[in-house]
Amino acid sequence: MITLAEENYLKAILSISLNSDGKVSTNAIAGEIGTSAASVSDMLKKLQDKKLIKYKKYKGVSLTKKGNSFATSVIRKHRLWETFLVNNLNFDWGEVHDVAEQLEHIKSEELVDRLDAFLDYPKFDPHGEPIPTKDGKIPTINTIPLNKLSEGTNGKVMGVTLDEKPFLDYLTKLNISIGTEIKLLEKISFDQSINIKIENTKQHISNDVAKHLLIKTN
Amino acid sequence: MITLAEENYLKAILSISLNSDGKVSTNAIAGEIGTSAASVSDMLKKLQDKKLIKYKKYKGVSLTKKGNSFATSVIRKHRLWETFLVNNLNFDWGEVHDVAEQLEHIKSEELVDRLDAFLDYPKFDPHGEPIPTKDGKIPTINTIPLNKLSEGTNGKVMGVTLDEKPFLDYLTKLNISIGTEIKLLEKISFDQSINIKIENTKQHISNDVAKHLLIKTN
DNA sequence: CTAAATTTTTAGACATGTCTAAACTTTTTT
DNA sequence: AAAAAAGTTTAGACATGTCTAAAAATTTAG
Repeated sequence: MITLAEENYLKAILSISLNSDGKVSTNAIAGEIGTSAASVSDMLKKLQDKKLIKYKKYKGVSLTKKGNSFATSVIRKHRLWETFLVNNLNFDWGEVHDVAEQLEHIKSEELVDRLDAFLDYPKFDPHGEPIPTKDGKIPTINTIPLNKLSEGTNGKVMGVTLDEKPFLDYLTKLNISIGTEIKLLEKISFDQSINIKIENTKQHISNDVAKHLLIKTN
Repeated sequence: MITLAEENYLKAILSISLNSDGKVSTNAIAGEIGTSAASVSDMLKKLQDKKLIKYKKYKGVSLTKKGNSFATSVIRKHRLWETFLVNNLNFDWGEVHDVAEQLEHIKSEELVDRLDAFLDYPKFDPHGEPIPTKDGKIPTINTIPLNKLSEGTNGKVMGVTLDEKPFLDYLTKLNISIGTEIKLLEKISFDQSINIKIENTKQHISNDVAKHLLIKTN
């Protein structure tokens, strides 16, 4: 039986390894989960005993096939619930994260499958993040972070890679949501901030915002 | 902050006190939760420290206003989720209990309120049990357990008071569900079993089954 | 109205998951 | 390549919630 805490560790390890390849460090996990490095060290031993990760002291960890499968399943559940909350319960996309963090741990395969069917097998959640399928496949879409685009390029916002209320509320204020058409006008080399055009209005955003916007170029 | 275990104790205490008035005993709680009397004793101290119950050693417990409010809220969530599972995810009425036991602990008032609205403010769950409203009121309906009816009486099944799969599956096999018209034909004094008529078919059921069927007489 | 049976509580132990402080490795700097 | 810095692990402690066994209180019966 896998516990709630273990699921959170596996999810954190998967999240980190998706955004940076190679082994995942103890400190990175501590940062992601919001706990101490000591606690992470303790837990890593337990996860290894359960054959959910591969772990060499001081050398970082990686998920086993089994661990990856659990972690993917948790992410699947999280994103399906977020979709339900936004599509059916009229939550705003910035309000769903904390509730989905709880719902993702409900144990019932039947429930997840039926929720998936009820939602009509969505491929992406309200933030444009891909929803892993029942067999663990993660849909892909050809996108590039806004800060990597070159000047003059047009594109459409397909997703965001940060699920935090202040960020999402700010996007809403900027009139940016999934599907928004954006043109990159100018990159400021001094601070990597950029000027963009949205619905014929010129706006300025920082690199910190731009790097979390996934764009599909036209 | 109230923990999952505490919520389960409060719910158990409320359940017991609804089916029998006066103080609730340690053993009764242990039986309801499936734990030892020692564990219950430990927990009762904690619940009293938090002002959720009134407790005198060896004298049983009762819920405070605060404790009653939490317990009622848990039951509200449980029954709303059961309604969602049956109405929207096409679960059978015997399959929802375990999942609802998990969902009832999700912490988000907003979620419950929106789920309530999504379901169109149901007053009774799929088992006919009343769903407490947001302000803690419990809808009532004038019913009587089938085993208390007198011979020759006609009525309609309005609810069941046991949420366990074997029982609910058996009812389904007997063609009994919410809304079923039943006539009590004969009570057997030897074992309090009864003969009933459902859709012009005579059937025999035990007192154990009859006492969990709530009937509204015509 | 004692004695026996039942119920409840206490004592002590254990598992999980967390923490701080200290010790130990590894990496970086000079 | 030694010293300093950064990262990681261990040791020991604590909170929560559980257990069994034993002690204490209450209820029931003779």
